Amino acid sequence: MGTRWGHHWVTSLSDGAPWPAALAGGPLEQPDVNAGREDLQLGAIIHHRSPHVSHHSPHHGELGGHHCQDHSDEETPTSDELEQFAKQFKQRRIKLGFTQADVGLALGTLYGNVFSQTTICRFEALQLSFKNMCKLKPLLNKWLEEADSSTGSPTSIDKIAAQGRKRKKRTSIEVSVKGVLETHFLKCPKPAAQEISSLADSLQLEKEVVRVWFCNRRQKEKRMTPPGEAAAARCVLSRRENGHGLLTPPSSPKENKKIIIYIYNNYF
DNA sequence: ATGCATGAGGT
DNA sequence: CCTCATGCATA
Repeated sequence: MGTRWGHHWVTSLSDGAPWPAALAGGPLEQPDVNAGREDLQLGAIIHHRSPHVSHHSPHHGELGGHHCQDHSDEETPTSDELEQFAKQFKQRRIKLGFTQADVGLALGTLYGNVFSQTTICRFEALQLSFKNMCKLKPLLNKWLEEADSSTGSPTSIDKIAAQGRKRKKRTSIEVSVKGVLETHFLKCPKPAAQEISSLADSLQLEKEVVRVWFCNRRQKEKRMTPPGEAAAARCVLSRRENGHGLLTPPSSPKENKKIIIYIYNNYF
């Protein structure tokens, strides 16, 4: 059956809990020192990104009818500011009695851009890319003002109809298999097409599934609060192998600091 | 809250 | 094929 996404192919099995730490089991979490002068010498070893990126999304908008950036505080926020905002946002959102889904829907009636519960959740948890966080912050900030100012005006709107595209049944990858994938990722985050093929073959998974797994894994690494342990482990690994210990992919802003501290405290 | 997926835009 | 923003479906 060389068909598209029929019905079967549901690699179901246990998936539940997130795979148990592949390497060490260090809980990371640093008492988050005052984000300030942690740029010790190590900062020179690892590519550090300053909070001064003022890029504009290539397109998108339609938020009000006008164009050209202008008024409103449009200064690129720092990682810390975003973190602070996210926390505050969640706190207020809950006090106002709204769910993440409510907010997502409200943004739709408010600006025409509807968002899912997932996105709001990820924003609050800082699980989006730095750039993505910056883009959403203004919208959520606006909603927040709108929310607690207009006391009790549940502007109910209708939700947009669903689409028709049939979605492939979510593949459930066994925990042990995930462990294998993770191990490969640590060695090579970006395997070539052929490597993916053989890997998929040995794991008895569709090539496409493996390819997507790596894509998603890479994205995860670029979030504001990425899996630190893995990143740290990779750094230490490469240090042992080629004596450099450089973080392969350019990590997100605040991530570096945490990883540096983590590595510094646990491996040197 | 998160895992796997889709699609648009780039190389 | 990749990255990125996003979300359905599910744990």
